[in-house]
Amino acid sequence: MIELHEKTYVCPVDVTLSMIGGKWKILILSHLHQFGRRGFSEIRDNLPKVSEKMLMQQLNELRRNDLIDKKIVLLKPYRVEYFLTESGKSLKPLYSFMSTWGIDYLKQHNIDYLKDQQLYK
Amino acid sequence: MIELHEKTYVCPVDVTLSMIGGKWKILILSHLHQFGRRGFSEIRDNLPKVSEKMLMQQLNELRRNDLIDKKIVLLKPYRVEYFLTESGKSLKPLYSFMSTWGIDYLKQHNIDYLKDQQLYK
DNA sequence: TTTCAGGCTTACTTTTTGGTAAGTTATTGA
DNA sequence: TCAATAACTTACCAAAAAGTAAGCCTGAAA
Repeated sequence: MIELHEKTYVCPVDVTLSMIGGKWKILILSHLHQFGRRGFSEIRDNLPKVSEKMLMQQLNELRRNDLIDKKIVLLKPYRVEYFLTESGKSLKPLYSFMSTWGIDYLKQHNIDYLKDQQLYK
Repeated sequence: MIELHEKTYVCPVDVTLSMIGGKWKILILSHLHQFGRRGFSEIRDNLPKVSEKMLMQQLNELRRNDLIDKKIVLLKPYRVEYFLTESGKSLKPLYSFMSTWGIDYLKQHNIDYLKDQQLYK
């Protein structure tokens, strides 16, 4: 077993999973990977199945794990931008691979992804 | 949105996640990736945090998604082997990447993974 | 002949997760 | 002045996930 931050992990994969496991995390990361800096509501509107509460929660956890960060771009009115940190960027191969794999899977099930490719707002 | 099997997905990554999301799935897959064909109790003993019930559940879901399969190697006494299907093998880059990333993360936190590398039984 | 291992299944309970919906502060646009 | 938007926060509740523990069948080992 691997000991880290008072928890135990079975293997390195388990360590990685502890950062990006949990609903929505990978989706949020790969969204930021695709679209760069985004405000809260931009992310929300493009992940229409996530509630605001959930999204906030996941964003905060990702920040705690240093995979994303936010900058306050305007104080009044309060406006922010979320973006990938260096650590978050180091996971890019993962986002790319999972996207490609998903597209292949869709192809094999005769769904043409390109025709649907868009943002969801 | 992408429609598939009566569900909707936000993007291809979401499609991929629907197959391998959920606790333990990636861990099980990457275990089979590393060690090849394994009996039920071999997997169980090497993922000591998973209960038998959970493990069975996840194995069945992975089989339904055609990422793993099992062969009955002996009827009496009943012995089986679980292993990656072609589809499961096509995710190998993911297992490798997540393992490497985890090892790097540990290195950055001054934990030498090699000294712990072993099976957990 | 009792015990143990392998490969499960089931019932029951607890914990965790997640949804709904409302509220907050501030600003811009109608 | 009223409504809407951005970025959150909070409370409350339902549903889903997961843990515990026991049990089943078969055969081999002690």
